[in-house]
Amino acid sequence: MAKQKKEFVEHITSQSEDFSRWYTDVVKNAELMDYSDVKGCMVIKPYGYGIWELIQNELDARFKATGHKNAYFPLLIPESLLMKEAEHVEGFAPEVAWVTHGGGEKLAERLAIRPTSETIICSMYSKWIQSYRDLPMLLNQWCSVLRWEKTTRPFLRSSEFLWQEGHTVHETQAQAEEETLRMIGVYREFSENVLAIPVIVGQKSQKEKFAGADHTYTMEGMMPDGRALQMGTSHNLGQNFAKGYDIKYLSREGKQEYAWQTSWGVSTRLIGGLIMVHGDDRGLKLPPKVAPTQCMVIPVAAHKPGVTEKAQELTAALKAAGIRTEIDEREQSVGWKFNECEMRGIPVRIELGPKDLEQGHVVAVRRDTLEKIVLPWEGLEDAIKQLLEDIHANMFEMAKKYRDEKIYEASNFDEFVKNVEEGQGFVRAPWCDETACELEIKEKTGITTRCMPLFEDFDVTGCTCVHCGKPAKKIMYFGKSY
RNA sequence: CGGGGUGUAGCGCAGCUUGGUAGCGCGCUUCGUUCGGGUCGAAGAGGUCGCAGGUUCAAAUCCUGUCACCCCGACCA
Repeated sequence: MAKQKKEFVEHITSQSEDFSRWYTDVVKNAELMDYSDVKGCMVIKPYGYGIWELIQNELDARFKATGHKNAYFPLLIPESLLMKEAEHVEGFAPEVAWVTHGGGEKLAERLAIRPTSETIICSMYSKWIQSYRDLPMLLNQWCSVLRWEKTTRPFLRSSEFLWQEGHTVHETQAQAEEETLRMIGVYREFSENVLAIPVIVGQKSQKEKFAGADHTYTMEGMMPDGRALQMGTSHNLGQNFAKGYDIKYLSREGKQEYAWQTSWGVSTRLIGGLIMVHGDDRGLKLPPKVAPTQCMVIPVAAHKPGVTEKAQELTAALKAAGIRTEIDEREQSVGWKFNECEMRGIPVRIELGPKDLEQGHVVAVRRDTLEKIVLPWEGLEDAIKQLLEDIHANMFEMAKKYRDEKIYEASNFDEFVKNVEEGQGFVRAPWCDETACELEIKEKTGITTRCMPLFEDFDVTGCTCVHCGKPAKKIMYFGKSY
């Protein structure tokens, strides 16, 4: 033991050495997923799925609280149905998978496996919606979708992925816009208060918006390698789909009107985001609210009289207090268990050994700082609850501090390129809001527009576009993206 | 889809140049031991060498094809 301590690094690549490999090592070693026999498709293992279930619970409660109900629509979409909204078709056609045979017989019309469900949901909405009394229609579905991706990465981009998609219908443009903003707001609140990830909320450029939408709002996170991750989007669909799918209602004035729609979604990509934002060279670091196990009790020298009994007793008490607690009674050495806890990102570990037994306390170790804290048995439940809150707050602050350091300003193109190349992060700059300019920037540098901030007040009067020099119309966050 | 790389036991790898009985470390099983940061020892189990062809008396090794994964680009949540 006095001799060289086996370093954990021997199991996973360090972040500084190779961030991509670190990511892959963590998702596998923390047992979040495994690769499957199908290209681009992953198996989400129980621990990873546990995180997703907690994400679902938190989000679903928020959707219900804002008046939405869950429903389920079919996986398969007839080709003719998919093709009704031109821009949407163009956007998704390259990555749609098709079912061409059923029971050995060729189908008269091939069926698309949904890449997103606007089309099938809209076809139903056109039947269900007759009058303004049917509005607003506020539905959500939890499901998986399939997109034939060229390159895939666990959680960040897989061919099939789990998500939720909200689809709403409204009487007026203003109501649809209010809903679109409300839901991106829900996502932002969720990201900060549950995932402990700060995000920049803003509007996508015309080029980057959802295919078929009037406009798209997004929340963008900053990853430790300086690349931006689009973590959730909310689309104002205007009347585009209503016109394509004939969703009309009789208005209060007795006239047939096309309805106004929104759609919004987040996916298992969120798990990829939280792995990257919070993780370190010891592995995963889970925000307490989505940690399947929040507290792991590890008996030390479990064979000594009384240790196991007391550890079990404390575990039961913590569970009863609503803290997701497990006890690790396996035969591995404690050092092994400590390292495993850290790899799996469990927020708090409690050590209880003979010394603690004598003194009536435990040693709690928080994953975010690795700080060891002595806590008396008396009032342990409340102390752990407080600790979990502190951990969340600290994780958010750390992430925010990092994110803020990764935001650069640029007023000319040289500065722009230099900042995004050297700084590896967001560059905030005045922009002309023209697609041609955006395409040129991308061609020259690989940098794309991320979003035009919603809750930040900038005055661009008198400013010129950072690239083309025309009068600036917006402030845009640029960056390299996942 | 272009460029590069890797497929050998659950995981990480050696062996391939120069064809000839399938190896190592970790993990796993059993027994003992130890237990406050990946204990120690003994005895075991486990592999059609990614897959399909070809060359050869003989292929993990040579040839052709194919699939998967990883990295870098182009496209997307």
